[in-house]
Amino acid sequence: MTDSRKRKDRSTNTTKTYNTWTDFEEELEESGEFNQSIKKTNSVTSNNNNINTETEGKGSFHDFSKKCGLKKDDKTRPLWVCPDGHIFLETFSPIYKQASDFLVAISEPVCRPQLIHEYQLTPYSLYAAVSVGLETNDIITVLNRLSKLYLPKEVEQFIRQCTQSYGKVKLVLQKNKYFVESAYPEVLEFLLKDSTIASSRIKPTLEESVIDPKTGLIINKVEIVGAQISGGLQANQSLDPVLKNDALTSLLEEEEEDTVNNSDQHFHSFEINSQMVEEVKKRCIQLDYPVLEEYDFRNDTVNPNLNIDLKPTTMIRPYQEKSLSKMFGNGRARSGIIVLPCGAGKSLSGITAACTVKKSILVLCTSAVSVEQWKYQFKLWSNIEEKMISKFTSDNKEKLCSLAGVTITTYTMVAFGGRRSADSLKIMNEITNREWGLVLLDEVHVVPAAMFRKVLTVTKAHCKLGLTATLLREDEKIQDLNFLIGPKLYEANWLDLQKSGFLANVSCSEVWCPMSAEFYKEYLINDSQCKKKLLYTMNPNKFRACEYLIKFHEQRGDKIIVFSDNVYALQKYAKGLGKYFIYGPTSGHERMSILSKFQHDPKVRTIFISKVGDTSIDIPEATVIIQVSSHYGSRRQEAQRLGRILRPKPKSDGLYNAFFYSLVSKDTQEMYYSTKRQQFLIDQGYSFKVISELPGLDQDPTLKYTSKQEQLELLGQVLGEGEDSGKNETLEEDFDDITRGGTAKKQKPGTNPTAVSRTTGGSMKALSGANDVNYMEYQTPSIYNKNRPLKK
DNA sequence: GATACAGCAA
DNA sequence: AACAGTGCTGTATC
Repeated sequence: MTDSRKRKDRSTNTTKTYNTWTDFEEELEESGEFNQSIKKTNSVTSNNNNINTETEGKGSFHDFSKKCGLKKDDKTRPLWVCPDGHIFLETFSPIYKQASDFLVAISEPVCRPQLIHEYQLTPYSLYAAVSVGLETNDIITVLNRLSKLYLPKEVEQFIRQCTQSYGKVKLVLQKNKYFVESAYPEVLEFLLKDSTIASSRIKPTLEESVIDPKTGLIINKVEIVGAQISGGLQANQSLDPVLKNDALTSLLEEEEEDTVNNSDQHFHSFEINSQMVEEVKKRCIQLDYPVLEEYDFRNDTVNPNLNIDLKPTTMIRPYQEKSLSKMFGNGRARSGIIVLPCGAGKSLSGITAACTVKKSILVLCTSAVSVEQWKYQFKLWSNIEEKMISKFTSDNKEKLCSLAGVTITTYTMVAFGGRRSADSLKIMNEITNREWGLVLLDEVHVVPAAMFRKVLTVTKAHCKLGLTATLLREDEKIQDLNFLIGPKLYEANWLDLQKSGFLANVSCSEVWCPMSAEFYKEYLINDSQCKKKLLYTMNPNKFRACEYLIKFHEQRGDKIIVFSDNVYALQKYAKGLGKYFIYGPTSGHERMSILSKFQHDPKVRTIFISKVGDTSIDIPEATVIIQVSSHYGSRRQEAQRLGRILRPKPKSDGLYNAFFYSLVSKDTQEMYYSTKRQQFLIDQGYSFKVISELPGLDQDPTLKYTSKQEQLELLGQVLGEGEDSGKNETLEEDFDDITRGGTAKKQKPGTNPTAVSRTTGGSMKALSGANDVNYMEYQTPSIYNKNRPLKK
């Protein structure tokens, strides 16, 4: 009785976790603290009109600089910390690097353009901060030190609220036993009052353990030993650079007086049943003490070691080192997620982690192709013997290495629910029975959360490392990953990597292609979303813009990839221009042959690729990407595609060495989607140029679809395409062994009667390059409404 | 034994 | 909300 009431009190009062800042604000407001703190700091918050009424409020302008607590030496400090948890960083500050390292550790990057970066404190980001070893007071002190303003009271309170319980409890796997461990015995006692946790507990029997007679907990004296990460990582890098900055240490020293020094810390622990781990973890989250999982791999004598090291020639980049030092900061391996852009060497980071842990490694990928790539990368960067690596896919079921080894497989293979083939079952048993030192989860963001649960419960892993380029999904289920795998350990800033030459310098443009008059009319008239989509992707002006850009870049000697989500458009474009294309039905063999032609044959400068290019295809080097059509504002897809050209190129003239174009049909839904899609890249600091006119486009008569006749034919085909569902017929008929469009193979003119009937009418005289007046005319709702009944 | 393809699931 | 694309299995084919 008393227990449950106490628990309730805790969860509603002191240790409440907030999912959003608003939750926190609301609670403050209820408790009356909010208004008080507002009064005290007189700070500017977005949602509150108290400010106007509470302050003198006579004139329209107030100088808040004194009241909000601007420090005298604000010029030397890089941060603006707002009471709502948003933080703004001046990138031109001399201590920008340290400050941004610190902010990445404690908050979420929101938007990072050139001059001012915006970050936000969230409960989860603070959890991640604590889990990489920062302490509440460190965070507050350093933040205050870097801030131009005295730290708003509510920010300090928020940090304390969020960090006080996070990271205090750890789940440690030692000598094959699970221990719940904490430096705070009272927290363990609190947890043990929960019936589930209490029933999972195994009473200590070992004689060598030191037992506290009062609490019955095991006491460990822990000596801190530096992590030895192969490849030259040093343990002392584990501490955040900011904390080691001389200018800051003096400030820290005072504060650290009463905090326990790590080197002679006592840990208390109790053992739990390994079958109950999931249950205990779940209960701990509910009790607001999420457990931190760490693997003491260096003292693991139960699991056999794996003979693996980085090759001496393998060089790790500074940011890879930094991310790994977060992982191995205290000599143990922490679970979590590392965010690095494509082309920045994610797999090398993973392999380095594997070389540090030196136990059995399980790699999970999204496709069979990337299974192959991981194996290749392991052989490339490390000295592991080939026979120690086993692949496990539907058509490649290799037996696991008897003792320790590297196993590379796919998510679906492990999570597969249906009937398994005999040898698949056998290997699956080996996988489930083995204790994995490290599980590498590739492309962690694309896998559905449900699949993760399955994969993670099936495999017994001491440590999990998620790798991803973009930690975002449109369904906002990303929080699930945080709890299933671990906190985000590191996230790189793309522009910083670009400046240091680790990524190519990309020019991003959005090309606005006006709809041709006929296409736009049909677009407005048509009810079906499907057809609208087809109409704006097949806009002849877009086609011409695409051809124009291809010509332009081919002349420069660039390698060009054109993406189109719409397979109809893909084929039409590729065949019309006589280029190779790859899409779903293209067989693996053909893909290889096309890709290698693209790579080696100087005559093949351009290929067209459908959605398959987003995942699972290893696209060779390219310098130009043109997006013809892309559906739904998927920020992830946009980022992933940009990533295809991010591998650093030799800088020819110090200017751009890669180009990213999005072709957008003007005044259509596409405009909306493309804005959404770009958001992630904009947040990463990229800026998009809008190109509304391509020089010389209209003067080039060699481009396709220049004449009205051609455009009308195309329109007819497009309209016909949507209507007869016999899409497949046209596909098969044109589909030769080599997926190559014949040169300008035109549909016989006039075969489709709709072409004529739809477009007749004297008013339809505007053609490509029609001026804006025409669009305005068609856009007017009155015309739209007038035409609609006629159609019906 | 390799290959190709249909059917299913997520 | 729809769709393209994926991987796994079983069966048929040479």
